[in-house]
Amino acid sequence: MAKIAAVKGTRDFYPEIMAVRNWIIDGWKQTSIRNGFVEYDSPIFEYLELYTLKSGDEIVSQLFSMTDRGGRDLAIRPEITPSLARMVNQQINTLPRPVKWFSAPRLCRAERPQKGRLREFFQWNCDIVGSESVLADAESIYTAIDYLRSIGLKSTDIVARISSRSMLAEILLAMGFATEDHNKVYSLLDKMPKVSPQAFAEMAAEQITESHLREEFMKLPALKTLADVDAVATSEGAKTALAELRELFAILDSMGVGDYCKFDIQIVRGLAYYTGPVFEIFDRSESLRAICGGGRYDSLLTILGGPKVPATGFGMGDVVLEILLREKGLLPELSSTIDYFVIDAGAELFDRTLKLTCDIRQRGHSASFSYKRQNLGKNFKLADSQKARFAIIVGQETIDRNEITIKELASGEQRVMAIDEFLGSL
RNA sequence: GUGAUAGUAGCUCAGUUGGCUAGAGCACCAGAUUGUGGUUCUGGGGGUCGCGGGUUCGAGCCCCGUCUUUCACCCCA
Repeated sequence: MAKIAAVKGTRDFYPEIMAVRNWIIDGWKQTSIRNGFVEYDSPIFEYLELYTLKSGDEIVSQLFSMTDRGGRDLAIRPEITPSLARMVNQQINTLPRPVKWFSAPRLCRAERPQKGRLREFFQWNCDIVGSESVLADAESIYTAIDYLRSIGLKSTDIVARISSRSMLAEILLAMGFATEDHNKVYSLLDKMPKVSPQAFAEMAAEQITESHLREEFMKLPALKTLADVDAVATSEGAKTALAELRELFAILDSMGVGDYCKFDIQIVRGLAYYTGPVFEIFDRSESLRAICGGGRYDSLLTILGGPKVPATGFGMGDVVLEILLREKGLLPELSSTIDYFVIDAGAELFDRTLKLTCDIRQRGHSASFSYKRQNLGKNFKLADSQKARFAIIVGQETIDRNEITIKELASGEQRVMAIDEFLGSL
């Protein structure tokens, strides 16, 4: 038999790692619920077309696709937003708005694995559909920060960099950039933090051939605050978008997470479908890729032939998050334990041991016992290795009086107790 | 898709210019121990040195290929 390893870019979740995964996902769920989101899920595979409609045919090389026996082209979901759009679209006229839905799906992408990026991972998604209010954007960003704050990340550890796709577009128009050239500018801005100033200038020179436009473009990185933006927001549209972004920051401030938020014109979120405020959350040391990203996407349903419905939301993957928490020492001790380990002092007492174990389990506490006949010392070792809180000894002298000995393993203290009294206390 | 990096026991790693039957610590199993655990002592199992080919009298070590890891680029929903 050949040894078969785990597939490239996947992880085996041994119990210790599984505990971490559950802890992360439980935190996501609790945060979602306390912020008013309800959970949904979708199939793990969809028609391939659901993804090509949104992202074009290039996406096919970046996802796992297959043809089923009926000749259907399918793909394992690389993201859940298209599924969300499909589900919302199907019930668009009956769902009370705003729809506030969350999910923590398992996703697969056929990319080269590297730090913070695997081929299979979990991603928390929160989306608010049916509201164009900036309050929805604020609540989306707040929810992401709420979770990160709740697990111990301070505003000195992480930062939400926020900008607005619509504001940037309006500014570019005011500067003289035609709409079809905007994507080029977005790409350049996105690259800027990764390259040297000289390399950046060269890239800009290559991409933007008209010198007056290039001159305008080079003003963008200097816009560090919204006050700076004021000077270039000359058009009516730009002023409106700027006012919206100001409002967003004011709301986040009122919600108590202003320290975590910073305007950053470089945040453009790739070339995706974003139409309004956009944000990404990074660790302050900037040694990792983004922990979280999201924004407003008001046109997604139209891709599926649905009506134009406003929407905003974010996604947060488990991979980068776990790396950061490990670096910061914020992962809790999550050793699995059992409540009681029941030990008998002889084979003739085993029936009572078995019954007692099951009585404890019936009352909702975890209990275990040894499969092997062995002396007390071995049994205690076993209890210890299973991280039992208490050992219970079923001994001949005590059992005759319907009593058992209960020992707390951490302190070593033990006492004799009537079985009925013990079970009654559970 | 491009470029680098590494791969020896479950884990972390030694392994001499190529030379006896490939080692250590931890972990695991058992015994010391027939009414009390964590420490200790003794013993044991576990390896096609990632895989395939080549060079050589001889390869864990050198060469080629391949798979996987890690990192960066591309991309990033």
